[in-house]
Amino acid sequence: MADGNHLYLVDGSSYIFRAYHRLPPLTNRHGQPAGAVYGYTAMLWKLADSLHKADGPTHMAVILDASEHTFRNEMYDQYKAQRPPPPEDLVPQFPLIRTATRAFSIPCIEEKGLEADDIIACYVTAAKAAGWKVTIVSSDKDLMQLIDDGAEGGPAVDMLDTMNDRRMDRAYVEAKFGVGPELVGDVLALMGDSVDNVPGVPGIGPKTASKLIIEHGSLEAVLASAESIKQPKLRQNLIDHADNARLSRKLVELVCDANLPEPLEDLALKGIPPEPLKAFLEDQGFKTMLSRLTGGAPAAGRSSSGGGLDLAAASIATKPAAPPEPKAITVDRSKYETVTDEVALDRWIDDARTLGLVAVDTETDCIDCVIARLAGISLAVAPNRACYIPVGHSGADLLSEAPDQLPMALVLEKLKPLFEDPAVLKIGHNFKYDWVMFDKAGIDVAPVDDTMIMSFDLEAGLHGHGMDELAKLHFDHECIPFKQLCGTGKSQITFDKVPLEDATEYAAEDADITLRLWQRLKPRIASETVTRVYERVDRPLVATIGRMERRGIKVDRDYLAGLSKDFSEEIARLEERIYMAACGPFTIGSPQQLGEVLYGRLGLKGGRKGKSGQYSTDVNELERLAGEGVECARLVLDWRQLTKLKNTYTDALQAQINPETRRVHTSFSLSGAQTGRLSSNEPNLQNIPIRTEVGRKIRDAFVAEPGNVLMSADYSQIELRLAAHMADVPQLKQAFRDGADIHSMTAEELFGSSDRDNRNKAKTVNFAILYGISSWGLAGRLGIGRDEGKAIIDRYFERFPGIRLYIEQTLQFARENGFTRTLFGRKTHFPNIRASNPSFRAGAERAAVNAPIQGTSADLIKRAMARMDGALAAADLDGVKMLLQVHDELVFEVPEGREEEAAKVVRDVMGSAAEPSLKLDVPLDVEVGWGEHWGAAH
DNA sequence: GACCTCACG
DNA sequence: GACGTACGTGAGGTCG
Repeated sequence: MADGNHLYLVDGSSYIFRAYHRLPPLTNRHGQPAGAVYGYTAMLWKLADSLHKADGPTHMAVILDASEHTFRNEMYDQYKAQRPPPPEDLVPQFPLIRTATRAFSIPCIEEKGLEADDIIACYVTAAKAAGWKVTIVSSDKDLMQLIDDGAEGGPAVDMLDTMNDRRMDRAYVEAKFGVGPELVGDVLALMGDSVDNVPGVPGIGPKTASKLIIEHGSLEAVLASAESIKQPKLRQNLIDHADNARLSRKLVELVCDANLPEPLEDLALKGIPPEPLKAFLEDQGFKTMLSRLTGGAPAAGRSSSGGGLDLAAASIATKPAAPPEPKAITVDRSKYETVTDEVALDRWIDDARTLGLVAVDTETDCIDCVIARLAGISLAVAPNRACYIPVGHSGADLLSEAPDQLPMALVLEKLKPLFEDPAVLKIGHNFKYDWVMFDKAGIDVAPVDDTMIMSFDLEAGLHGHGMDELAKLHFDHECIPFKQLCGTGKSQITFDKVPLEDATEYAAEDADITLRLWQRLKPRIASETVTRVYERVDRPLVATIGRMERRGIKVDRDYLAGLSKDFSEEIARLEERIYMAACGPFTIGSPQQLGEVLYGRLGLKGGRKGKSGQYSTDVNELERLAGEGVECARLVLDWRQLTKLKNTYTDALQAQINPETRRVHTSFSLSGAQTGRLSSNEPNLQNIPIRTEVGRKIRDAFVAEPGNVLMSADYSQIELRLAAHMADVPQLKQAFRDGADIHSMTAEELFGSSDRDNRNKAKTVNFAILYGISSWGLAGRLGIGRDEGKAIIDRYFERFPGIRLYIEQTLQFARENGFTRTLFGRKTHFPNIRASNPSFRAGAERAAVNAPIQGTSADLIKRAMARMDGALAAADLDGVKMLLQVHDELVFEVPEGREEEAAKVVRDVMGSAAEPSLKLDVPLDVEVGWGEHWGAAH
């Protein structure tokens, strides 16, 4: 029902100027100019205040000017031409307007080529059509054209100036201009506007303009009867400048039929979550509003109970973030189109260009994008308006002919300008895959949005981010399962063999759903304050990681084969000895059988484990037995290590070598790890052995191309450094600044000595802190009693009180909000933080303590990665290739002779990754090494 | 597919 | 005092 809906449209751009001129040059906590931001924030606060009052907003948006250049400049090149540049201390405040708006969880809308006034006009038109009341928060006279008293049965449109609480309606307009809103444009055209450089007619000001329009009824009527005007000067001016008057009329005309950047319904106000607002007010140091928000003393003139301000109450109502409520949609697959001729293709491309955005999905014959061949491309421009362009389909079998389709080269040639057009946003789901497919075709797709990453940045920890799962979650819609088209197992066919009708339904649906997900998620990126992490950290990695995956890394197959052979011989020898020691053969790899052998047949004593009632045979147990002199346990440990290395690394890695590139191409997942880390799969190159001597040999198999070396650069102790900064521990921060051995220093603080034993103990304690400590856990690790473990932790907290405070505050925040944030704003959700099961809850608490630290570390290296290719190119080091990321390490292939230069750039980029967003209290040390293989680069 | 084990940061 | 025995991953094995 439209009944009762009331949309508030805030003219943000004009507000900021007024606030700037009205308020003294205040500065915020960081010493930056913030007077205008303060005034703007106060205005939003006032509006938020009216949220629950009669006639208050049910929907709201802030509208901003996106760009200087608009269609009005096309019409008249002098438009706004002599407007002076904004004052120097206002410029840095512009971006903060968006930050402030997001802090209130109010959508912020801007659109290239349109002025804020036009966007407002479009929303007013749409809202009126929907039967909604509208209030424009502005005092711009141009916007007065939109005022409507609803006399003709439609909803009313009025304006509000929060600076003097003035409501402007039709009567106000008539008093001001002498005419109704419908003729305001005509008056303005005659008057002109010196600020916007709208010419108007010389010698005509507001009074004369208004008088002329009242007399003649319209601008055209005034111009038509110009000859008969008595005053000679006025008559001559009207005749001489009639064209200027007509041009001015067009300039003041508001566009009201453009597409809405965000649908009306998405502007619904669902209350204002206090958490982001609090963070913003704190950051800016706006203390009065902060104290009002947190329930402190109300500002003068306000009663804490009487006001409509519900922000404090909202903080009580805050519940841990939950998955979104599904919104019903209708997917009509019969509307999808199969594009097999040029005319149709051109039409789709035109539509995408006009709209300025398009959802894109590729279908291929293989899950590995490095070798996959394109089968087809789907596009979507609006819900249910999607198409599939087959380009690589063949017949279902050798006997059948390939279906009719456009040549791949032609389609790619036509799509290239669209996909590279900076004015058209390309939206994908897991776009890295598609980005690589197009990169292979010589198309550098940009700009992009990725709905998988958007979902991850909004709701990590709440659910997965695959398209099928999100379709179900957001729209209660079941996508066609891939299996249904291609089958499974042996009878599975590749996508290029799927008949076009079926392929179209499946592929176009993917693009369609992607577009709808984008419409739903995009506004939340800003309103839930994950813009920085999305735009500056995660989204840039689509292309960066796409390039890394395409490059792959070279491995020495012969060397691996040699290792495999050595390992199998040793494994065979071990097996014989194990059978001897165990009095007969059994399946060593079966923990169940091994348990029976050790604790049954050999009669050793040990503990049961878990629900399955099975003996535990993990390293800890076997080490214990081996320490007690059980030879069989020692042998099994060796056997396990070698079979692991052989199966997981030496054998598997050889099989992973891409026959075309002769290199190994891992796939990095951008949404795999809840904390924001990357993960690597097929093969996982983030867990190549290094800790043991035998395992380390596998690193030597990773080599550089002839004429190159492998370079490794890793952050030293990054998580401890971040913990020192985030928990604000002076001794730890100083130790890092001094380049001291942090574990020895901790040992000195805790035990008064840093001999080897104490240093090791301190090291364990340091890690325990990062992982969310428990006295039991620490005691278990150190092999000491619970009480002793507790004593050490107490001592740690006593020496480093900031750590205890950090843990308490992090947990409190997580309990209140259901998530934690990194220094860059990345959210990780912990639905179990309030679980009634103490074990679940404790697990969530440990993870919540760790997530901001691990996640900030992940943010940092991602920021470094996003900047790396550009920094290398700028230093004329295009030959240096970033190949791998292993959480705190980056691996490069570097032309021989360029090592020192490359090391410098890499060290600089990694070391300054926090800047300019953050200033860390600890240095980020980067250790760089190189050699002919990975093993030698450390 | 669940479970165990183990490779990495 | 119970809870469980550190955070985050991916992969290969056995077993049902």
